[in-house]
Amino acid sequence: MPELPEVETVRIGLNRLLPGKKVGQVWHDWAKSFPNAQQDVAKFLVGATIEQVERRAKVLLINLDTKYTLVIHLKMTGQLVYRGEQNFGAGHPNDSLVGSLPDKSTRVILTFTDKSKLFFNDQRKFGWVRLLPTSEVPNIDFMKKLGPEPLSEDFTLKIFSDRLARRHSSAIKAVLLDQTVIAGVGNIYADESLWAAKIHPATTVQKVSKAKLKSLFEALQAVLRLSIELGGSSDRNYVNAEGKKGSYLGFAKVFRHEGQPCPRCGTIIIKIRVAGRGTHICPREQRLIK
DNA sequence: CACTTGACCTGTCCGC
DNA sequence: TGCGGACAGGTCAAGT
Repeated sequence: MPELPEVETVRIGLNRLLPGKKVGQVWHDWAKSFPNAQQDVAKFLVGATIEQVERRAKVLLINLDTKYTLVIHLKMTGQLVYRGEQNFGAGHPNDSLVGSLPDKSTRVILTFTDKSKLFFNDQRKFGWVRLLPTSEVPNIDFMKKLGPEPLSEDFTLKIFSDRLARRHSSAIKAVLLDQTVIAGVGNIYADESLWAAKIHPATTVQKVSKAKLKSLFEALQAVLRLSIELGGSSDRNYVNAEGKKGSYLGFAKVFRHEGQPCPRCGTIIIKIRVAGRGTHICPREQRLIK
């Protein structure tokens, strides 16, 4: 589900709401939501106070004053929703995708000492929450292998090109989606940035011109930034920390636009399959170079 | 080795 | 309405 902009939107919201909250109770229903639950998670969490919420790639890091960190991956359908006391029903029906909580997809509930709660919902159960000593977080396999953050200041065109080139014979979309090459890009922003740069997603990296790589680099940063500004994309499951939708999908040019005209040339956008994923392109402007 | 395809889950939508 | 199949924003393991 959420890609970098959605996770960043959740992070911003949680970082406004959670610091200073002290954990009173912990509930979780499913071992896979909490892979290290065999150690008594509640024992390590109860009494801990949240310091700040960070993000790396599509992972949220909730730092605690006990030198432990909750590491959370939302995968496809995960949600983290905060509700204040006496507000566990639905919000205004027009601004929320989430009804009363907990619901049937709730996997974890943190109840704070002021009675507010943080709900981790995950329909497809791909997501996970781990509790780790803060100092060990960078050492877990997933974190160690991650590529650079595409919006960090020191992420340059040269770094982008060099890292892509390591996978020269793969389809460029597959490489964009590879978290060890660049962190945080998922299916929506891969399609949007490839359209913006007029590159066919199945083109192998080595066949993409330098000029197009530069366009792609710029487009990728632009779509990610715009989406963060707009609060991310909401299709069905994604909501921010307050349970509300983002509006980026309204600005998407090709994603889920099959059958509609390309905003630049009017050609009908088609949906194909690349790297095992549904892929949206303008067949006139994004030609496959073999 | 590098790269591609299934599996993990549940829910929804579409065609018959 | 009911049922089968394809598909969904991510990541691994297992295949080729």
